[in-house]
Amino acid sequence: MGRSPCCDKVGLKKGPWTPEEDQKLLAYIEEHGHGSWRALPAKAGLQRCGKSCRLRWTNYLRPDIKRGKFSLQEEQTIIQLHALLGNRWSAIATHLPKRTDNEIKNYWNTHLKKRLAKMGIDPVTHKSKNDLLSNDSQSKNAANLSHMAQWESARLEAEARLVRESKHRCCSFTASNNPPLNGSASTPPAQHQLRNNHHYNNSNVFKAATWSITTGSSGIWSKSHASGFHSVDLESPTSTLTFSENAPPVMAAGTTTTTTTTTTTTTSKHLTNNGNNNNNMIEFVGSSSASSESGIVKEGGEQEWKGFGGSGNNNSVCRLSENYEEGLDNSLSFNINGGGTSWTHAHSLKTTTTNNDDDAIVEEGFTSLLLNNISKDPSFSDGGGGGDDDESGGSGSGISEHYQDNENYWHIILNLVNSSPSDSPMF
DNA sequence: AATCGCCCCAACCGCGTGCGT
DNA sequence: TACGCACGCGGTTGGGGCGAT
Repeated sequence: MGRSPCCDKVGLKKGPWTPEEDQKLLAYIEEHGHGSWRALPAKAGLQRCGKSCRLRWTNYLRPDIKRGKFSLQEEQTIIQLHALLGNRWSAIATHLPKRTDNEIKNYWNTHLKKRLAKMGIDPVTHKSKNDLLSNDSQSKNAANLSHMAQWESARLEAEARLVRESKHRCCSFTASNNPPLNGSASTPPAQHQLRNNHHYNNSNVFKAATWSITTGSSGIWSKSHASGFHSVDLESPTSTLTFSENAPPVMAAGTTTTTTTTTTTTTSKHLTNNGNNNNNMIEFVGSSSASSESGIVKEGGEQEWKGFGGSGNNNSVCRLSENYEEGLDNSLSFNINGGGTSWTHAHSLKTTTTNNDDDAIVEEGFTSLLLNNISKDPSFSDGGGGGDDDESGGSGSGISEHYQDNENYWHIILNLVNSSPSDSPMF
């Protein structure tokens, strides 16, 4: 499967874009949408390769890009997400609306990484250089964090895909209707579409939020597309997460044993759904064996996957409430036991609408989720059993230690960020 | 005012992957 | 199944800006 050159390099311009070129590109996309990037330069009268055009558009010309200094909130978000996801800039960018992955990457490399280093924190591991992993608690903490990162990573993958698909749909719509890109009546495509797509309860776009969870042992993240709805399979050393990109971008979790959810104090306003108040509960009961069955989907008021792994497999349970209505309880719960690792993750978000600051929605949402999950949720465990597991009760002190480690870790980061202005010597 | 060196960021490059044929 | 195309992603680069000397 060879890779062809992105374009014929002969006669094509490289380097900085001129205002005239920008204008040509803008005008063309405004009128026709970008369509095929490869074909765009010729149609737009540009002596550039399609790749260059795409980069110029996505990183600079797109109308829904915020430029300028990063806010403290944005810095926090980047640091936290980087701790979880590493250099997965596109995934990180999904939580920083109006910021491009390139911009975030540059900001990290030129600012944040240096600040962390100055603070004595390894910007790669996000751990204090004086506090190396040397005992069990920290090892477990790292494993804990890693496991959570895998889940968050999977979710972010889905979100990224959602955004991309939304953009695609919106561009198609835009191309057919030719609304002005910069006009006041025009909403930036990705943002606009993403928000509207959250009204998926009764929409044809979001027909089904499908999740399946299995555990595997490959240790490789993988993605695949199923026919019909795109699905994403993400494998981790201990688990594989499969879900439709039509799944809601943000989930909140409740316990699996009781669907009781805890209202957090977060002000995040994810999923400002104006759709109907359908309360579709999705429950997944999947195999956690190394096999990769993805289960069976039942749609309707109750949706259920049942994996059919070998006997004796531990079950994974995932419930996803589709109740993405303003002010309603949005909950996802999952309980995974398998491969020597089991944990229960419970959380809930209440959505509120106090203003239209959608930037804050996404920026604060994950942060709140993260902090609440790690620091406040006593059921989050990597060593004990799930909610029903009797193991969980017997290892209280160790688990508490892990929670404390996580809590301390993140609060240290946040406190440092919060206490140090961006231009301070410390930060 | 001229030169130097560092910093920043827009743009490039190469790779991985999905999809169509 | 194999192959090629198109696109997205992450790492890297190079040139402009700017402060120090």
